[in-house]
Amino acid sequence: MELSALLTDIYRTLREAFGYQDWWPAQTAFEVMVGAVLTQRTNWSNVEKALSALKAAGLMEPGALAEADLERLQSLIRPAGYYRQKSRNLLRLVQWFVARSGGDIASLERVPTDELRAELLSLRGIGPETADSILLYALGRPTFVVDAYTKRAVVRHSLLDAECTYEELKELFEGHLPRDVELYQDFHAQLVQLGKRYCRPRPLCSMCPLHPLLGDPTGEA
DNA sequence: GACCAGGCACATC
DNA sequence: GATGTGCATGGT
Repeated sequence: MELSALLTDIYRTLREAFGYQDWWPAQTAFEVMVGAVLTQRTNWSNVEKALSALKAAGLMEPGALAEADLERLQSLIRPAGYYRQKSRNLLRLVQWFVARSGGDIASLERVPTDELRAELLSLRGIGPETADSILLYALGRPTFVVDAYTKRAVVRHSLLDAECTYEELKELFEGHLPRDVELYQDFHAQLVQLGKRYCRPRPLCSMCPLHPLLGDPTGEA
């Protein structure tokens, strides 16, 4: 089967199984940016505690957060873990954002996605997944977010080999799907659901919604 | 009490 | 360049 048709089938199957995910609920795009740093290697429920604390402190606003005291920030985001690193990284990101846009996302509209991505990646603590999450979910750019779940599912079904890079994984999706922000957002969310429920280190292939489409990659069924 | 969660940077070889 | 390690909390 053609790769683009296969990926489209995979998405449709997952979406029918899990439903639309509405994955990154946030009141503002800025809140998505903040959450993107806080969620690194961290359960979302812990991130929500930190986000709530920042809101309660009046810091969920670019200008205010950019000037926040480091130690105060640390104590507020502590529930999200890695709080010493994340507080510094968050400040750097927000300071970049304020310097670049004056705190106004709309002012970045005409800046090419590749340019923004390169600038994000140059910031310490912002790697490819965090940069792409910000671009896709906060700035609404059509860039596919790759995470550990995505790689596991792709490699397990032999769409790419285990040594594939982040960029190769990203290109697999971007190169074979319509350049559609909503699709990229929900596809990524569906892959996370898949990874959490079935495509686990110890897989549950026979129960997986993709089983009828792709068969059992472990050969156990 | 281990294991994991919506990564990344850096040291060392 | 590849491999290993520190970062840290809270839920299961």
